[in-house]
Amino acid sequence: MRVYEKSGGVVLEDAAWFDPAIIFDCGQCFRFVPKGDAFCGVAFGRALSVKKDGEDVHLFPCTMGEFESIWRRYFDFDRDYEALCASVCENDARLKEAAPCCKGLRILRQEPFETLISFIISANNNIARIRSVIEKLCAAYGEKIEAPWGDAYAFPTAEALASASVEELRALGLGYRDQYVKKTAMAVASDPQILSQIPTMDLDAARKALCQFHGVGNKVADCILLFSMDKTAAFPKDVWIRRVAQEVYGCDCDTLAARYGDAAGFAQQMMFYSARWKKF
DNA sequence: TTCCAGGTATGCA
DNA sequence: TGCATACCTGGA
Repeated sequence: MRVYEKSGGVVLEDAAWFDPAIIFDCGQCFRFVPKGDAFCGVAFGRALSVKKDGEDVHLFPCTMGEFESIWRRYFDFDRDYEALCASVCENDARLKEAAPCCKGLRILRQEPFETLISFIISANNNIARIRSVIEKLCAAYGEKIEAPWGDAYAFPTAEALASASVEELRALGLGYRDQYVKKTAMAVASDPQILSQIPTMDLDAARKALCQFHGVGNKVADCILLFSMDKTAAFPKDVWIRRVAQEVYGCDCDTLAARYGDAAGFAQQMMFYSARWKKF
């Protein structure tokens, strides 16, 4: 993949295994939405437009320095997803059948605090509402950023959310999750190193550590581990995956996850995306 | 009007 | 330890 600057942005030439329509619509990220022929959103305090043009990808606005310091890791460009896909499809006829519709899927490496709060909000909620509530939260407590498409907002800091009252959070539509967000933000604000220690732990210990936060159970913990802490063996067991395990594979989620080892998270995302769009 | 949505916390046996 | 139940809210 050749990477070069062009007209205030960065072009990724021959980025065959990169499809923003799949990456941003497989449930791992709530802040990028389609605008025209691109996907626009905010991560790491930067507004970014992502456009697929044939086999090329355009990131805008973006310098080579920003690409190397932020977006290379965010989009996990150093992993060979074609090989990863081939490995999880080996000896799995159903996943192999679903693979063509998942071409271009990648696991993002998002900010841990944003992922923690976002997936607390996701509990017993639907994706449209999760997106809406997170945008309101960012507009109310996040830093304003100028984006090519207008005003945008960074995800709030732990301090900013900790200073919000439960009533203010409830007014944004968080429902009963208001107190979970408040308590978790206070915990992170009072110990800034608390999240950075978790990726160094093994999977079970990391999951246990995350479950100490109010509003975080096993499923939310696995989402945080997979989407922000590089724990590729994490296998979030949501309602979609339970259905797939039962109806497609005739087994329970733990048995299914064990088939894929360190690639379990990628297999889970393939199943989630395929199941949601009835291609499985 | 009722049900459902990428679950979690709590109480009880 | 395992199970049942309550929980905000908006769209279908």
